[in-house]
Amino acid sequence: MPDLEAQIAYLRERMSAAARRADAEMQERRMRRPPPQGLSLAVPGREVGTPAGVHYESVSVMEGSRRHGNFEISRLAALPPDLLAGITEGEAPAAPPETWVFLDTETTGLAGGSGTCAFLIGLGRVTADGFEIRQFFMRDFCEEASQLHAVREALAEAQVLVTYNGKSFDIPLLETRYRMSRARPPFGSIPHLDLLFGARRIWRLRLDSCRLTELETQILGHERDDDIPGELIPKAYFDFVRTGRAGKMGPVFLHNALDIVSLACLTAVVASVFRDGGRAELRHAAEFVAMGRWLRQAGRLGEARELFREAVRRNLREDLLFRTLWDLAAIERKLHAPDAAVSIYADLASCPNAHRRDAMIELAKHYEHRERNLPMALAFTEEARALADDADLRRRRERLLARAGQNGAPRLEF
DNA sequence: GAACCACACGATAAGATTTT
DNA sequence: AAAATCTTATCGTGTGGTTC
Repeated sequence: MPDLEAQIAYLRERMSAAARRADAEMQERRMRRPPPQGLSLAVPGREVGTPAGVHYESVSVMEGSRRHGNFEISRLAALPPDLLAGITEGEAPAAPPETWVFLDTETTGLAGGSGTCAFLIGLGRVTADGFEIRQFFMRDFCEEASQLHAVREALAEAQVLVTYNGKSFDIPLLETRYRMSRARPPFGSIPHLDLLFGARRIWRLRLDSCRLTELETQILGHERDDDIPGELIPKAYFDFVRTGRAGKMGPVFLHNALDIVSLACLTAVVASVFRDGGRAELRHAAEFVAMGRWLRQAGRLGEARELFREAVRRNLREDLLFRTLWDLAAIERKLHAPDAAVSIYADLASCPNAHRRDAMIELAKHYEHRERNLPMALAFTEEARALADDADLRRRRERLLARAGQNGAPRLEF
């Protein structure tokens, strides 16, 4: 294959030609770009240069005395260093809040793959006297390399990275952006907490949706005015790049900043709930149920029982109440409190609800095997059959009748 | 010893949800 | 529209105990 070297040389030449063409295109773009009009008026900030070019950065600070909804910003700096230690992916060391970085991006779309890029990357940081947001913006696609470079530098000291759905959206997207500009993604070694899943565990049953903006209003009590909806953001950016008019970028930066502040405040809330198993932080009955289910699933049955009982004590909406009583009974049994379970089954069997029939069956088992009271077992079996008969129940009835007959007990007919 | 019952545990699959 | 979880339900399978 004498041509191999020639082929390699040919490919090399083609590749570098392509790279030259891409660079030239970038250069030309830079020249052709309409000068951004009023960007620094719409978004206070400045042009920043890096070894990879230039981009635009904006820094804003929230004083510790400010509130975000009902959340005091100064609480952030007071959070314990080990707050996130147990709940990140990739063992986070105990690290003070000042070393956590909250990340959120605004992108040119929702589609994954390589066609989407993050034109705005916002990083939030807890400071001694408040909360600081740094936003890295590409005024045009030719500024991406510089923007990514600056973000890498800003992440250098981060001990924990916090996002909302970042595990499946922001981080993979940024990773491909770094690779596209022939750079290594800076996330590899940073322990990552995706708050979405913890938030869902807590509020799934209380709220219809666990989107970040929903938690912001429902949990933090913050109302946004003039917020730009997420789905309009890609178009706003394309318009800016095409026309250079910065009018719509102000709301986009604000949207990004608010997402980051909310993310930070919610991190404090979610992590605190998990820290004490939910007892001190929770208020709503549905939250107790959700946390109880999680504790049960994690094998912490004693705590799960405690939260289920608390949920039932509070005003639990009906669709959750009966299901929770049913689950609570199962836990009582596992924790060797069969009497508590039976009393719950009796309640469930005495009023119309989704578990009424199953509760009757549990009572039938109880009376057959524990109390050895065959007439009672038979009675509950028949009650259950009256609600809905099936082969299992008929077999149960036959067995009970046979045993009752064999024992010489008075034969019962139904 | 055979048949049955109740229960615990683990694997697995399906479905739902979030991000711009 | 793409990808990554998390929940929940649903199966087997093994165990221990009881009844005939």
